[in-house]
Amino acid sequence: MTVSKALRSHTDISEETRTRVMKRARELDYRPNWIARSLVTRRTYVIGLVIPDLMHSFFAEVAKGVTRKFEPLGYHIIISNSEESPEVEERQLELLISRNVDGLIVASAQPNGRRGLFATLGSRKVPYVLIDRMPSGLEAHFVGVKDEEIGVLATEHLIEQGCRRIAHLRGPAVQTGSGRLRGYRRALAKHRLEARPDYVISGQTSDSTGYDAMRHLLTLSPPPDGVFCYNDPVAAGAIKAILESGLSVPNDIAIIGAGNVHYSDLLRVPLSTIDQSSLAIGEKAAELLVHCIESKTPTPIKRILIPPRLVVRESSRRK
Amino acid sequence: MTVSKALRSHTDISEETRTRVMKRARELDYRPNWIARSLVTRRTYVIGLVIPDLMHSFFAEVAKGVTRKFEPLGYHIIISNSEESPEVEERQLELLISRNVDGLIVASAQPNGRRGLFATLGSRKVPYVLIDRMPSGLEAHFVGVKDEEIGVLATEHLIEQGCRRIAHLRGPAVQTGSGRLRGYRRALAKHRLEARPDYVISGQTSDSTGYDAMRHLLTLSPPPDGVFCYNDPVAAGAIKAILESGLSVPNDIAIIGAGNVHYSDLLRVPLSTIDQSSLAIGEKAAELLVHCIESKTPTPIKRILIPPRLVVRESSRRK
DNA sequence: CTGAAAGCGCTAACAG
DNA sequence: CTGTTAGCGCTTTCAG
Repeated sequence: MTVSKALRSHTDISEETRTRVMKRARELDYRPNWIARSLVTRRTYVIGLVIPDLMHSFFAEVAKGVTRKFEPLGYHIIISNSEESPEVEERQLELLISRNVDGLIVASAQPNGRRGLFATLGSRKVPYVLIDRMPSGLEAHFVGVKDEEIGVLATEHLIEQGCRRIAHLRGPAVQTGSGRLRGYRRALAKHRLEARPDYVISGQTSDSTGYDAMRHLLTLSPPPDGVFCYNDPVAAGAIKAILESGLSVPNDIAIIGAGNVHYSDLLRVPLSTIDQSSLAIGEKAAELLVHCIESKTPTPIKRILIPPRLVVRESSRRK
Repeated sequence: MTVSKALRSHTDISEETRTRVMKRARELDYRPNWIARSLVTRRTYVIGLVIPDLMHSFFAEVAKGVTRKFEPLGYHIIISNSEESPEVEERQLELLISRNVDGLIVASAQPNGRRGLFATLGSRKVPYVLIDRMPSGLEAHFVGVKDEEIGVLATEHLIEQGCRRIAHLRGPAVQTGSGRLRGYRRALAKHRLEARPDYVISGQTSDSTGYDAMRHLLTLSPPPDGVFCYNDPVAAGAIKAILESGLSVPNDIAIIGAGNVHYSDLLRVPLSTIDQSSLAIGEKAAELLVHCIESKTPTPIKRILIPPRLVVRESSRRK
């Protein structure tokens, strides 16, 4: 009816009718019912964001970036926690899709090569953008950082600082984990340093696991004199373990993390890290997704790679 | 129709029809349309959560608690950031309500005495639970901690540690801020210590503002020998300022925060704090809200107060 | 520029 | 236990 058009300020409504409708609407404190509207327009203005862990500042920052772009456009964000589990992630995606979200942004916990994610995502035709972790050999929109470059940057920095026995607390079996490991190995190889297998410990994501893994490294002989950690929380845990054992950071063992989370500067020893522009990742992913959703023609696959940036603080500064 | 009932495993459907329907549904890869369902049932299974800042770990933990309770029940959470601004908060609430959320959990940024929130909330009849900040003299469900007790606990602890010139970096002009300030004053009065007005600095919420405020305190003569900070990020910033000035924490100045955020233990100086059971706040609020939503009869106003708990770490341990 | 007709996909209420 | 009727609140299409 006329009212419906007037309220949405359609063009083919006379100015007079429009103001009259508006006035009466205000009087009645009328609110359009979004649900009913969605039913017919097939748009919900809801975006699903699936991340491994909201408590990790890196993802909280990404979420903030996403929100910042989407809210002014009238979208709301539903954040789902996959807890770094592929199964949970698939279930979350299912749920989100059955809610008719307009689009999805996901930092996938699918291990390399696993395809559950795309079986789920591909069959429906919900637009989506992957962030942070780029599943190998998949054609999908992506926004993130070249992980191998992160690994190289961090490891070469430690080498420059004079470290010769460099260990790596690596992350989970996803792209970010394996990419950073590859970079670490490449840097060691390039500088003809030994890559001791027992210097690489798998599966760290949090400060508590970082702490445990570092305690293990300290029992090796010789212990490492530099450690590249998968992310900042892991690095924070590692620092705690080292200090407790009476050694010094960075003089006995230099530490570098990745992510440049907000509180890195306030840690026990201010943490050197590789900045990944978390906010920007969220914002760019949001922009890309908006484009996918709102443009009529399908958007050609786009991969946005943000260059990593070395941030040197006290935890690795030896000279 | 029969199918609809069968899918929702209504009671009055024969076992045989049910399985037949289910089978065919699977064959067709049928998914119910939640939007259409919502339109008729008037339930969206969406909860709005409005908090001042997702990046603050305290609220991230609360959000986790909320999510943990709601997800198994089939609800999704939309998190909105009010950026500690009453106006933004009101707008967010409006939006959430017009989306027909089934309920709301809000850590309100409304200053004491301001009523915009309830003008908004009260007129519609969306059930809601307030958390963390209890607006004075309002009849509403609430889950949080007695702020005055936090102030007393923190301040008395500093006094016990031998501090005599105790400052307070206070928070924003909401219940949490003024309550903690009251507790601080009460503790000082009880121990007959002077409450110097210039020892109280207003409006801190983040590490950067905490840093700035602490730098100012350091210019006073005499500077304080103990500081009770509104929350942990503020305390972290304060510690940074003190160490930079060449003084020691806790020996020159003891510090205590509030919130017991996850990384407090990893800070420059492990931070003493008042634990507020952030996860529990989220969970209890969620439980209460579920009850409001699902019970037929209106739930009598309930206030759940979780006792604060002193956590002593290095930043305040003087003996 | 205005309005009548039809239907989005589902469920509540009731009749067979 | 099954199926019919009606309608949730909105928008799209098309005729006045």
